[in-house]
Formats: sequence, structure tokens, C-alpha cells
Amino acid sequence: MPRVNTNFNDRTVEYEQLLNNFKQLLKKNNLKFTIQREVILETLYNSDEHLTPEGLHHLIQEKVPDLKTGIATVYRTLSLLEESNVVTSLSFGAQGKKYELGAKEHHDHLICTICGQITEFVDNEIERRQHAITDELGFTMSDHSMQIYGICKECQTN
Amino acid sequence: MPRVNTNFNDRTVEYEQLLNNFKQLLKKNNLKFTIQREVILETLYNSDEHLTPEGLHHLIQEKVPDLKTGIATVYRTLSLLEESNVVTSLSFGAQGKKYELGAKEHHDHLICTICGQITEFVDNEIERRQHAITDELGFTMSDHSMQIYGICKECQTN
DNA sequence: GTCGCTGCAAAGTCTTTGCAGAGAG
DNA sequence: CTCTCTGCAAAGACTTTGCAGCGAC
Repeated sequence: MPRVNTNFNDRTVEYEQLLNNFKQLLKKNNLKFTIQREVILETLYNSDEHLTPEGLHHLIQEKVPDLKTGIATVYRTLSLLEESNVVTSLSFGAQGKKYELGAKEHHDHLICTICGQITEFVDNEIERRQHAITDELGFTMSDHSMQIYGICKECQTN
Repeated sequence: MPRVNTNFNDRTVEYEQLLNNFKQLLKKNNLKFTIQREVILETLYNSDEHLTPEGLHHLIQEKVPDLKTGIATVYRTLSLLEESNVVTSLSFGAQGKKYELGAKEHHDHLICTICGQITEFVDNEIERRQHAITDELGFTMSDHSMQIYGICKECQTN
């Protein structure tokens, strides 16, 4: 099994927790903990980027070439993880969903339309306003997402 | 040509403007003003809902059955309208894009995960914060979108 | 008349599904 | 052992494209 950190630092602890939660979740639903599922979770964890199913599949093939993981398994596992709220999917303008671990603090996205880079941010004032708006309309908010599109600092100077 | 209003009220005026803008846009780009393009624009205008390409196609077939509009034309026209910023596409969780006229004031969306209803809203405080955030990061904002998911008032009582 | 547009059907993407064998518990 | 997972390939959903005839200008 690939594991990025073998020394016991914070990052490893965080991953161990995530992994344990995932194992419990599987057990609770009579599902099995397989190598493929672990590799997928770990790859998502170790990637700073927002991955498409295909991108994730490629990454896994590079990192663990012996395990011939099928794209179908990637899709199936992502659906499972999304249902379980372990990951969140984002569907931006163009096409195809991207996935990210959802365990992190809630955040929104800045998307550069030139280089495609995604930057995350959190703004408490916006979060507050969202609650105010839904309260006013009698709407029970379960989730929300916000994307700002434009040109990032780097792409402006190039 | 179908035309919902023949009397000269505000709504008709608004549509006439939209139509004229569209015609100018076509002329400027050496494109042709066709019946199909008018019907598509008009159907979008007269629909309060956010339409999928397929939904739009169905609506048109119902309303103008003699004109055998092909789904390909709907897709092609929507792309054209989107490029020209006449319509905006929204791609929410599930799949498939939905389109709405983009000429209206900028607004965000509340999406009921039970009945699928989409409610629009505008919040100036949020708009202000978005500008503040992008300014701070040196990001040039071109557009943004926000969706809040949850359960609408009606679905809560049912 | 010219040149763009349209409908049709075929081809592409991206995603899901059926199935038989592999593997977790 | 049982019953879920997996990889593969086939099938689906949605969208785009090639083409020959049609129609706007």
C-alpha cells in the first residue's frame, strides 16, 4: 500500500482518521474495504487539486501501476464517497465533474478561466448572508457552492 | 411566427429589444436570422424556468410542431447565445446544463433538492464581498455563480 | 446566386451497467 | 464459504459533427 508519510506527523494522523471513518462507514453498510477503495481515498487525500474521475484514474495508474484499477471502479467509488459525504463534487462551466475531499472546512472556489487553476477561499460574511437569505425564505439549506470565474494574478502578468 | 403578446405592453417591448439586439449581433457576425433562432430565443424568453437543451427542444416541438426543429440546432443555437452572453448556462449537481436568459440582472440560485425548483435571488452584500475577495487576491473577476441547495418551504410542509 | 443554416444520422464524450471471476470477511 | 467488488466491454446518456439540401440576404 502506498502511504506518503510513515512518520507520525499531523498529516498522517488526519489521514488515519479519515481512513478509519471510511472503514467504519463501509462496515456499517456491509461493504468491503478493498485495496482499490483505499488507493482512491488516499490519492484524493494526497492531491491538492480538484480531480476529475479520469484525472484520478490516471494518477492512480501512475502511482500504483501494478493494480490495474478500472475507470468504472473509480466512478463507482466516487459515487459511494459522494453519497457518504466524504467527497464533494463540483461541476463547473465546461463539462465533467471534479471531486474534492469534503471533510475540510467549507469553502468556495475561484476559477481561473485561462489556466484552469482553482483557488479555495472562505468568507464568513458570505456564509452569514447565505443563512440570512435562506431563513428569510423558509428554505432549509443543506449545502451551497459558489464559484467566481476570472483571470488569476499569474495569468494577468503573462 | 409565434408571438405571445400582440398588444404593446412592457413585456413585449422588452422582448422586442432582446430580439433586436440578437438581430444586430447576428448581422455584425455575418450570421443569419432564421426562424429556428427566433423560436429558440422566444421560447427561452417566455419560459420562467431554467431549461435543459432537451426540455427546450420539447417545448418548441409542442408550441411549433410544424417547424421540425432538430435537437442539434437547439444545441448549436444555445452555444451561440452563450458565447454572445445572451444566455447563461448553469450546471448543477446532477447532470446536464440548464440555460437561462442572461440579460437579466445578475442573480444567484436556490435549488430545492426535492422538487428541483430553482429560485433566484440577489444579495448586494454578497456581491460586495465577492469584489473585495477578488481584489485582495489580484484576481480579475469576469463572472460568478452561487447555488444554495436545500429544501424549499413547500417541500418541507409536504 | 452565395454562403450560412438546418435536419438527419453518425460519431464523440463521459458515465453507468451486466457479467463472470477474484477477493474480503 | 458467501456475497460484494472488480475489470472488462458493452450499453447509455448527452452533445457535437459531417453532409447534402434549404433558405436568408
